[in-house]
Amino acid sequence: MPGNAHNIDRPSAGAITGQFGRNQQTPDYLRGLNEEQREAVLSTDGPLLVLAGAGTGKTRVLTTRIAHILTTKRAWPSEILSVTFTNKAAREMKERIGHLVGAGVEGMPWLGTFHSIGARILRRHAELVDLKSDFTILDTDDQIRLIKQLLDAENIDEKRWPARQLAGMMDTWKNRGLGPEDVSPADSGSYANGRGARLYAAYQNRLKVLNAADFGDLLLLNIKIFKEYPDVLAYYHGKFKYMLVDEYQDSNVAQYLWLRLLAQGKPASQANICVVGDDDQSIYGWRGAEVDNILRFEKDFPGAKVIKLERNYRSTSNILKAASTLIAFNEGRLGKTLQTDVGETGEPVSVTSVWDSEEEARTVGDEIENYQRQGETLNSMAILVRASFQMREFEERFITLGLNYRVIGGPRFYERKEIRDAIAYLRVVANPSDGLSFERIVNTPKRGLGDSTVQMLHNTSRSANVSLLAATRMLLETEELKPKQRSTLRELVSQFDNWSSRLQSLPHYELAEQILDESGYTAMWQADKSPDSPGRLENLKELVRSMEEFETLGGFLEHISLVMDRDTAEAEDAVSIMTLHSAKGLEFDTVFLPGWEEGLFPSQRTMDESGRAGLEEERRLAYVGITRARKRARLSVAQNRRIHGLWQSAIPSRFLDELPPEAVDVKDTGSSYGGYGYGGGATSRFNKADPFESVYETPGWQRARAQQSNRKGGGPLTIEGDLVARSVDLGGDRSAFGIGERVFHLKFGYGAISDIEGNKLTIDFEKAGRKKVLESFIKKG
DNA sequence: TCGCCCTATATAAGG
DNA sequence: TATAGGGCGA
Repeated sequence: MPGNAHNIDRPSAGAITGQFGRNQQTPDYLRGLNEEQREAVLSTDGPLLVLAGAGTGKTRVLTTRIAHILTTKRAWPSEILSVTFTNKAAREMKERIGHLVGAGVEGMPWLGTFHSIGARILRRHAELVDLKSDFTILDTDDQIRLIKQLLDAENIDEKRWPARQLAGMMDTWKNRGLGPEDVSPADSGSYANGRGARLYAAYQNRLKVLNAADFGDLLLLNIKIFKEYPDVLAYYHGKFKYMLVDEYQDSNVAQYLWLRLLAQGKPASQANICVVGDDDQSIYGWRGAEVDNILRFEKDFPGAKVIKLERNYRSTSNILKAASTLIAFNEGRLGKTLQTDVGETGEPVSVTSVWDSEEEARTVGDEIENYQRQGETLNSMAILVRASFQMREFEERFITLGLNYRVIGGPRFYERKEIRDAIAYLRVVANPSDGLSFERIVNTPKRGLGDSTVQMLHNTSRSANVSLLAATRMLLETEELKPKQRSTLRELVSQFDNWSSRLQSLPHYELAEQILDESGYTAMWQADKSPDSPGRLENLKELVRSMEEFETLGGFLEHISLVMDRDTAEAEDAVSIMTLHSAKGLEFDTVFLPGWEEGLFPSQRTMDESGRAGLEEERRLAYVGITRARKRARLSVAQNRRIHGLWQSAIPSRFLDELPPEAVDVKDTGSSYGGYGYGGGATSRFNKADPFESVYETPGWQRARAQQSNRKGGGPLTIEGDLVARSVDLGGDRSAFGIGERVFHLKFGYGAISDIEGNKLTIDFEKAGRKKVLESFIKKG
């Protein structure tokens, strides 16, 4: 990395380097940092905001700063609170700090995610909020099941008011730091006629009874404790001498409140809090993140030092220019200008217009093979998509080509059905009062215990106010259960007793294996003939294997609910396919960015829901995408795309019009029938006096507008085909067309209708083959 | 209670 | 198009 230790004796740096003494050597860990990075590392005391643009060495600054604090003995490892959002980031930091300070300093017990640290604090003080320190952490699945029970008890039609929706609302409230008492019926008016708030309260009560907390509670209950028990808060004030926060732009209100409370040990102007982030990379607004947190840091902590890292060590100047020009269309930025330190203009950013998403996948595949032939590794290339449904076409193409790829993201290891089932067994063994887990597996594998039996267990559990397992024991003593169910349950209960007793004598991973065998769970998948069952069995083995790394069953269960994420084996050379969101923080030589079409990117749904703010977040996402590239960014637009099986025509994304023409190379694969291809709209904006105004007059934008107004009139559609399809269906099933009729389609040309479902027509086109399209795209031939 | 068939639905995703 | 979940019949 450039930026050698050239400035150590310069007067400007003298003040901060003075602490090492005139003749002392600069510590190793400071070598190779540029001036701003070094200042960020050395400004240990007082509030500090580090605005770190993409590729400017953010993680390096954070880890070096910690190393510096440790080496200069300003604090012990246990006195530094350092929070990240993801386990991956936390792991990476631990590793890098280890490298910097050597193995001498063990631990950093308070380096972790918001949630793992929150859980740690909550376990210590659980009794203050009516929990026991061994409370279980509910995952999304448990949460939904619990809500369904509540809805059932309240006689709310789950069809009309889906449990997911309420879960989403409660998540939003918790992200904003609102407990049930802070939510008014008016806030929840959109759910079950304003009963949302009451359900929220009922949900929280159930959690207490179950001795459980969900992810939101981990922070919310911390805040509650800090507010109500000043002595507890004071303890942490004394404990944490330094606080560091990574990706601050992603923090939500609850996290913000949590941090503020912890920072209150000193006057705001002297708090040793350092936050690092990039407002231009805030892409999680839909998850509750408040960009505002970072924008207002200087107000929260008066006198805060602000350091901008603007030297980019990643991308060529063409790539940076494209990204910077694009992001400049956003308002309300703190404003940074990235300067390349790579020193190369590099290839222009390419924009390719293709006929449809199939051609897009073909083109990308070809290009990848070309680069591969030139000696580049597949590991150095990635495809970043806006929505996961875009991935499939690439996967299919790559399978045909025999091109190695890996999908990053997707369902995570512990979210798999088989893993959750196995964990449910283990949870009941570790904690027999865990009713949700017990319910999950009473009839898995199938034991002939259906809804009515489970219902009976629930009733007894509720009326006797005991756990589900205890209720089961009670029922076994009565005549209420049918003989068959009774003997099955008796068998199951005695199995659990048996397993629990073995917990003392056996290593927990051996016990786990026995549980899976004896319960018949393994056998269930062995008997299963579906193609993914071998994989599931493999996952179960992996689970047992991973248990060996833990001392106790309890330790393992804590880990699995908070930490376990999917292993991304990087041994093999493979192209990465992932969403733009999961690409944040990564970099590749070559980045393919397909699907730059209005409605898909920027996403229509985001714009509908969040308007201008939504559009700006989409633009930041585009910025994140482009800045992942070191050498090449290759964007593409498809003129036609299949969404949920229906072909729809699309217009180029307005973001393409916002790229600087001098850094962009526009290509057309020539397979368009003219008219709609992306024809270098990037030039038009530069004829206008004010680029910020005129962006909405670019061809892409105008086409989008035209499309939108047409929609109401029943004209051509962009993405809402399904909606319209339904309303037309209501008018009867008759179509203006008949089977066998010759028709014309603006894109696909002439063809004959082979099937009609409502207003969806299947047509065999003479040139384009068989497609399913909406009737409104078709004219009589 | 099980299992099949039909239909409703479809971003992004961290802990 | 693909899948998941609910309803209903055996």
